[in-house]
Amino acid sequence: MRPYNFKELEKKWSPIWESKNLYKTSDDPEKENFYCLDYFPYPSGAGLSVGHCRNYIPTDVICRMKRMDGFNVLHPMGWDAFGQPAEEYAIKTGVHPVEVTRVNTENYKRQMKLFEASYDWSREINSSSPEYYKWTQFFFLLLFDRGLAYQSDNFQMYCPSCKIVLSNEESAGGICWRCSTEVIKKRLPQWYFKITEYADRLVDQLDDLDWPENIKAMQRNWIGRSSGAEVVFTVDTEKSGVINLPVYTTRIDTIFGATFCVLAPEHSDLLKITTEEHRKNVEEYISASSAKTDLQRLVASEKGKTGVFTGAYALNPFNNEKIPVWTADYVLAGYGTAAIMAVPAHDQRDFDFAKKYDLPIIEVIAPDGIAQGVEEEATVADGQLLNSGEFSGLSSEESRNIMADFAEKNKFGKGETRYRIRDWLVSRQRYWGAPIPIIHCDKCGAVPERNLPVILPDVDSYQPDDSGRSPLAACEDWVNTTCPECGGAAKRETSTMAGFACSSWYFLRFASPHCDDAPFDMDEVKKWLPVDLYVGGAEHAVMHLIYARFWTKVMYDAGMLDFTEPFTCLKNQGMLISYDHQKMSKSKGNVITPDEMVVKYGADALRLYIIFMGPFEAEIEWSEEGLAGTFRFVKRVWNLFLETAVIEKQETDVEFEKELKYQLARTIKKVTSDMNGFQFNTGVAAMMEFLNFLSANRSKAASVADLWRKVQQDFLISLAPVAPFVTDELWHVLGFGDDSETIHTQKWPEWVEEDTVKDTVEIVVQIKGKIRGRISVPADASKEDIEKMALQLDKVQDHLKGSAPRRVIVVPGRLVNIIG
RNA sequence: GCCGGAGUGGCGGAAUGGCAGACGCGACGGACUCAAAAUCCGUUACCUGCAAAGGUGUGAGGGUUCAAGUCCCUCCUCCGGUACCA
Repeated sequence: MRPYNFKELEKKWSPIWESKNLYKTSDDPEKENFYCLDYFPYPSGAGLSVGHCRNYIPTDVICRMKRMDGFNVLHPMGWDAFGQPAEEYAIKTGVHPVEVTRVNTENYKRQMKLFEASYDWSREINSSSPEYYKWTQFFFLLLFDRGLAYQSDNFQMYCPSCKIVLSNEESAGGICWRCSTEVIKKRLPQWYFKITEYADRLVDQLDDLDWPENIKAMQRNWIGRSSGAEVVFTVDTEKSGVINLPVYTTRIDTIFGATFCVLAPEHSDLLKITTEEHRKNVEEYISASSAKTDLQRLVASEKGKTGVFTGAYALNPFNNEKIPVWTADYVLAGYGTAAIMAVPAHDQRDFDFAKKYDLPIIEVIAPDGIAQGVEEEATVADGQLLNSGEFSGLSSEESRNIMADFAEKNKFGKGETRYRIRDWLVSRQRYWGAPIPIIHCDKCGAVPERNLPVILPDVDSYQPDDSGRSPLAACEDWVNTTCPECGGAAKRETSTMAGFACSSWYFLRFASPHCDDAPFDMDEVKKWLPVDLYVGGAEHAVMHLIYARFWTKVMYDAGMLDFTEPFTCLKNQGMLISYDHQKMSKSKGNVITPDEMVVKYGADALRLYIIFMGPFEAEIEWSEEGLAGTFRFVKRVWNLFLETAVIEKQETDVEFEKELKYQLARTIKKVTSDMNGFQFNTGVAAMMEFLNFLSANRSKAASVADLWRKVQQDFLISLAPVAPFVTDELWHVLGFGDDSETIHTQKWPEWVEEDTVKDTVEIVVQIKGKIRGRISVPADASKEDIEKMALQLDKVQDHLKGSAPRRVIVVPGRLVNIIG
């Protein structure tokens, strides 16, 4: 018998499928459309590891199934090609980033073809090509024109190692998202997108998305909507008269317990309210805090909060009490009003501060309104108000609305919603990105450059530095231009856009990747979008996924789209851990590549193993033994199917025929639902079980010759999306189609529902919940009959000792439970 | 701290409230072989027992139920996110 030789099959079939244009997006108006997208990768020099396969192979299986199931399938791939690594490589080697990108994308594509990912390569896109970034620039101007892009000269997060400014999202936790270096703050003029204007919609519209709960939670956390109130305290100063000191609180119910106010050291009115006597102290405190990073502040304050008194007193408008004003760096500059009312009785941080500096603690919330004392720690729970004037006796919850209304009526405050999310810092002083299409004119200000694309010029040096100047600034011929509005001399913006701008709309481009008079063809977008299935790693939760949602909503507002959410269903594949229990990384030398595994076991076995290794979302450790297992499975399919390729028809074994029909129907049913439901591991297990059954009964093949052939056909077709090579070869060898055909365009098999039910079923007989026996009964037996048969069992009789059972529970098709 | 998720054999993992451990890996035994690899057949949760059989068992402890890995309560551990957000 011909041995299984995967190399031969791969060499044979890949070119055949390519010549048939098998993966080209079909556009049959009779069929439903299905858009399945993988996060487009950054093509790094390291190439793909088997970890990436956990993203690309499952979606590929789904797409192949959908094609067989009668869908038009859009399954594209492209390159998120702008970014630091190509630039860094270019600096090191002198090779132009365009060339670096070309080499890397070719390698990625070659690897994807190794495991036969069925992308429609005629739709390949590259975010660093002018045909693409022209439209990224177009969207910058769309945001600019809608008042959603602005320049500001603020403190930024800055990575001293990468020498780059970072958005808030890219510096979460105070460390750089790329290199994990602790970020510092730097004041530089930068461009921002007003994502904060969309905060409410970004939170509210999460609810209906079919996304993993943790990703939705992360976005909700990140946006951090909180409802509270702003209340204006006032400070009467000698020099500047009365200064308003608005504070933001989510606990206005505790305001009668405010015993001091705290301003962030960066607060703009801090020195104005500080008295002469305390000025030196305050100034010293400000400079000491500004020398620290946020992380250093946090670490220091865990040992004990610090702060200094300003000498000023603020008036609490609710009770007209004057309370001291302090500055302390546990109050953050960037949130709320950078000033708080401190309620030590009911906020742990304020409590710690009050204890340290011996400030008064007044209890104003207690269960049932009865003071219980606040000695060891703050009581943060809601309760009933006390010591709160006319509001005493109210519950925390009702008082929050009442007190906010009261403040509004008396014009010293109002209810207010605040968010943690900040505007998106989008400009980068970097070479390898899409130039921001703005011209700076002394007379006209920032003027949009409508003549797109603004081509990224060639420069002599890509090297970034700490100056806050882009490498493009050295390119004088390019920088110096004329103002499109007044015609006078002007300079181009030299910053480029962060890579996340490019990826905020790419999913739209795939619908019409070669459209050259618009970012996308509206009709094509209507056909395909929103994305039906989006798959990638969870690391994009509060970066790419939040930015892309934001841009989609902006486009919707601009009338360009008729939907507000780009990705209907999102799935995150689990991480693949290497054999040494660590993440795969080049520096650890533990990366396993699809290349070596395809050489050793073939693409079919690799594809099978990737989806069989465990649940799709779970973090799994790589096991080459596991891969060897799916390789054996493929070989067993090969051997069994060739062995029973030609069978002499014999007298029909009715009993076995029935059993085989049952096994076939139940397998096809399970594979269909498991694969579609992303339960690939159990879907493959069902195929394995079925093969085990066929193998054990191979000697009976001749007694069910016609059915056996149908089994072979359905088995191969339903395995084809996972193991394209071996199935197409066997399908042809067994004569199911001629050379003009391929298994991959066959219709997905159906099953006979009646066959999934057996005539007789085995029922477990329990006595008080413990299994004591089994009976075989007709599937349609009545409860009474089943009970009668169960009670006749010797074991049951022994237990009952002649008396009647107290209770008998019969679950048809499953069990009988007898309570004696 | 807060938010989200998860705890099941030697390992990866299966189980609409209804037979816990499917499938795979590994291990052990056997067949084939001069031998090995490959392949095929069998065994494989734990305890007692020669066996038949019996008992125990899904992170811990309670509860609901005829019946709980699954539902409820209290707690522990691990993973991911976030973190002085007032």
